[in-house]
Amino acid sequence: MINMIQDKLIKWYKENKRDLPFRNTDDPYKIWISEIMLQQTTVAAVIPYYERFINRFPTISSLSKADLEEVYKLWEGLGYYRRAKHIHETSKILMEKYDGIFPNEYEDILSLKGIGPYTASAISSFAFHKSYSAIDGNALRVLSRVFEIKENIALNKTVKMITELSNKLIVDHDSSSYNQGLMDLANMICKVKNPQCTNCPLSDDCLSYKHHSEKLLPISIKKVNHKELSLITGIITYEDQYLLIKNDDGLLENMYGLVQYEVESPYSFISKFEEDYHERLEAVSFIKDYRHVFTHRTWKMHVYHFVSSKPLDHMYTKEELLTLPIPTAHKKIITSII
DNA sequence: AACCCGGGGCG
DNA sequence: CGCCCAGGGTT
Repeated sequence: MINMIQDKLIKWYKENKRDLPFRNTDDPYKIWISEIMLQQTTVAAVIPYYERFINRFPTISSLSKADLEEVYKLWEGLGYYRRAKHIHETSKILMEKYDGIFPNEYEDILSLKGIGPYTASAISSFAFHKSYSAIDGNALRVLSRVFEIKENIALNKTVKMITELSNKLIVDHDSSSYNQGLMDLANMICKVKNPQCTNCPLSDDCLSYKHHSEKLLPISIKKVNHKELSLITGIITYEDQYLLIKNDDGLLENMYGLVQYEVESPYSFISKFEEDYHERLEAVSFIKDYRHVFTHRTWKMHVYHFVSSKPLDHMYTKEELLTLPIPTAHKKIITSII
């Protein structure tokens, strides 16, 4: 049966695939790192990070011996920093439990920290050529259009349903080309807006194209309550040193940042700071307002300069400070001011 | 099932 | 400004 959609997709992929650095390898380690970086992150954003990371840590063993702080620094600006923590922990487990050899069983791969159904399937198919459908946002879009699936793809049960459907298509086919074909088709042809259906190898089989519903699909309804916080953010100095605090938990865990409080004025900031650090600061000047948007939150940062009359713990010179992992929200303030 | 976790690019 | 991106973990 030559005209099944799997065959058309795979044929199209082999003729049109993107040349990406993490496609030039069968090394499950490199594929793993790339797949973690690619979680909710665009290919263009990942490429320079991937190159730097693999250059610095070419093997599981080298990564397992690294300081966590260095892994975070390589991740700086990429977001979702828990991913950096997970790969570092997982590299140690791979050394201890798997003798430094990446496991090839799906269930073993899935059990690793930071690896869910998508990533386990991607590694299983790309590195070990096993028949697991890697269902990401791309695959959901293409498949929901081809089969005109009108369910909400933000629901787990819909993803499961589409995974089972796709697993029936993938058996006895080149799973790596099938999975990556869905991604490249989604990226180049079956786009979120303005899908290029007239150039699509699957248009003859696509139910939503047939019914002119391709721009309505997929249905993705997620509730997001976005909070806006008004903050006083402090550049706190003593002579040539700057205060930077490591986050213990929650948002931006283990990243270093400026002290900031959800208060109305720099005077309230000074009171709060005195409660927390038992030091009295002096306000010097208002610097500038900054705005940073996260997925679930916006920080409106009113940046002030404060000085301490004595050196404090966790103070760094400009040179030291730039070696620490700092999230973009504060890094853009620091690099424009300091 | 709902919520949390970053940052950038695009229309 | 809203949406999405080679999602996963926790509650």
